[in-house]
Amino acid sequence: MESQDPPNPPPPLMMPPPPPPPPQNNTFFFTPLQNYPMESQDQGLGDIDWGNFFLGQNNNNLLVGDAKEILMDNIQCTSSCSNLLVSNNESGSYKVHEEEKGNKEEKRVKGGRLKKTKVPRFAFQTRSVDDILDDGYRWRKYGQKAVKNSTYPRSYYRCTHHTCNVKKQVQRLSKDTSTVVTTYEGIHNHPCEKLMETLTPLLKQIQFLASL
DNA sequence: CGGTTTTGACCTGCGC
DNA sequence: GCGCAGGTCAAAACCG
Repeated sequence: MESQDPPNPPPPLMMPPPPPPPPQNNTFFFTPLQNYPMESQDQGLGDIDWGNFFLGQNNNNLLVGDAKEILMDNIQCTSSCSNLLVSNNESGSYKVHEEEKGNKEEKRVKGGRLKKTKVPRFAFQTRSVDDILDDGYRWRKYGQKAVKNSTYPRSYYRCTHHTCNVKKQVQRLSKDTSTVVTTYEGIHNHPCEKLMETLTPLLKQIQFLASL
């Protein structure tokens, strides 16, 4: 714990962030969610290098690539951990944290009361002209709300798979309109549908060739 | 016609 | 207890 440390000297003045690269239609620029409100109690699971975490290479903490591939790596990681949030630290690497509050899955029980259980949550931001990135799963929008102090509304999506209860929220930042914050809740309990759509004819072809 | 989106109403949690 | 904000529901509209 760091509560016994002497007070730190004031941090150096922050340089203004470099201008974001121009978004392209089918390319998403990934950055782990920064300045996420963390509780004083550090439940970090350890420093990780986000370049290696996502793509196996460090690109100044800015990840450029195919949304589907990057998200599939994310989901593999989150499925092995419980409740994940990410935030940056001063060294430029990132920490994985367990979220303490606000990630309760609400299940409606008889009488309209809500039973709450913890669900994994993972948040990050992307730079894109599109609000919805193609992560390979199919989503159905079930709500949209205006958010206080934000120009853009927040959209709520559910995975359309009948046994899957994964949700995600998407909101564009009013301060930086090229940035979209996406929050995933839960772990998919089924394979990526679009990946299966792609692989199925390939597998059939392989089976056919193998039979010859 | 079936699946998806829109949108106002409703419910719950939380701070005061 | 009250009001506010976030999250969800569900009916209607929309679309391929």
